Amino acid sequence: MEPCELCAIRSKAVQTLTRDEMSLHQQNCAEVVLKPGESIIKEGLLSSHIAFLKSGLAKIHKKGVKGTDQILKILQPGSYIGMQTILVNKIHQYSASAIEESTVCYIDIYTFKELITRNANFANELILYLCRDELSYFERFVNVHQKQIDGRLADCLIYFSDIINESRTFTIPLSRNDLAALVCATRESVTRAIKDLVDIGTIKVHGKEFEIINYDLLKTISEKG
Amino acid sequence: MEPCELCAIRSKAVQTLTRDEMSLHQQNCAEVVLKPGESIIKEGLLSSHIAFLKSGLAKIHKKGVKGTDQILKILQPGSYIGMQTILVNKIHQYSASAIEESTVCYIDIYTFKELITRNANFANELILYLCRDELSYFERFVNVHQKQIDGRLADCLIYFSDIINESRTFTIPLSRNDLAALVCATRESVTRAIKDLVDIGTIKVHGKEFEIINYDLLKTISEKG
DNA sequence: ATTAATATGTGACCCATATCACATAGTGAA
DNA sequence: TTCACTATGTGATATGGGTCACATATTAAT
Repeated sequence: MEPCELCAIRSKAVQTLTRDEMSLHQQNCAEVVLKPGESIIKEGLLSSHIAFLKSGLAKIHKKGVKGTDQILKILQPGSYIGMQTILVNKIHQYSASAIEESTVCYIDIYTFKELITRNANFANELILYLCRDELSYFERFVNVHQKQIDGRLADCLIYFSDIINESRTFTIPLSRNDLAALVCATRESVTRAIKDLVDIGTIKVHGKEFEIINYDLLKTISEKG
Repeated sequence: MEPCELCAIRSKAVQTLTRDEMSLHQQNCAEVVLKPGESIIKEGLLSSHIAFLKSGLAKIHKKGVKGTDQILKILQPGSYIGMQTILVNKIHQYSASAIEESTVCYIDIYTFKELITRNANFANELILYLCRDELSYFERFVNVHQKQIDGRLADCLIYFSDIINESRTFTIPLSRNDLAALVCATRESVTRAIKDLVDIGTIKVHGKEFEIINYDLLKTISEKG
């Protein structure tokens, strides 16, 4: 495994570590390559490691009362996975799975806690990370109920275009069912919403391949709900 | 103002401070008493203080695309307010207001940051706080779309009964409009949902006074959605 | 290649909830 | 007290999106 200090996408927190601390981190860190669909962490299971997405793409999902999964977030490289739950009670409160071939590092929780109390800068960066992460849910939470499907789908497309791919042409590596779980709707409704956007000339779609051809209109749909 | 070290509901983080740090904290801390409806922090405004709810009850709210507020959470004493946003970029991403007469302490952000880097235990407790806080939104987020109004209202009543008041009889210090913003519905629908619960004998209601008379049934409604 | 299993599209229908409209009650100010 | 304003309840109606049913693709397995 590549040394943590040479890892290109090591977290800002890890960047604060001293040589000794870095080597402690390294010794308690294991790298795994996962195929699309494979589980990174599982809700309800006891765990002793925090995961870190080094490359690829993953989804955070959680079962709701209806028994179906809701996708809370799509994770990019550089994201910690399961930190919130494991620091609090060792049992994961949500699941995460790779949606592309991904590399994941698992860091031992005791090491992680040790680093927090040993290096205040490490702790400080984690605090900033957690703050940003939490905020990312707020906007979404508020608008899930205030936007209708077309608007939520537009948000999702803009997210994949602007944030994840930085391109107007991109692949969404999710089934229509997963896409529905992400925009809080049913598969059928998502299909129809996609058709709507295609019909009015905002996007082109071939399977999981998307192209935004009228970004401004898409943005308007996102904002008007 | 009462010294922070004597404050009965001082946070776990503050409990880790040394005498010196505590006095620094104290010197940069101001206590304010707010009436119901008064603002604690305001979305979009620059700020240099983190708030801490010492007594009373508050709501976190945020404007959605429709222009109306959504209530993200009801806060109890012991909650930090605005920490996420202010640590990240000084501009609050959400608002908070008292919904009862409340006491709020404002802590200077520079002091706060100083304490984070000076005392790893302080930072550690904040990390745990942030983790718990973030997790509290997950369950809610997932189920907002999977439950219908009666279920969401039941959740809300259970929350006020079990968590906030620890009593089957309690007051919800919110207008019907606010209650709607909390359960993600319209005022009219909430009125009808309350009527439903009354009609089937789960609760009794007089204005803002609620009494749960069939807790198990309410729980069932909450779980079945 | 053939079969089975799963993913996706699409129409018909229905229902939960929003919207609208208005009545009534409550609250605060002059 | 009176007036204005806001909060609340309630009926009628509209509709977004869920549910169901089924056809068609697509993928995986033997």
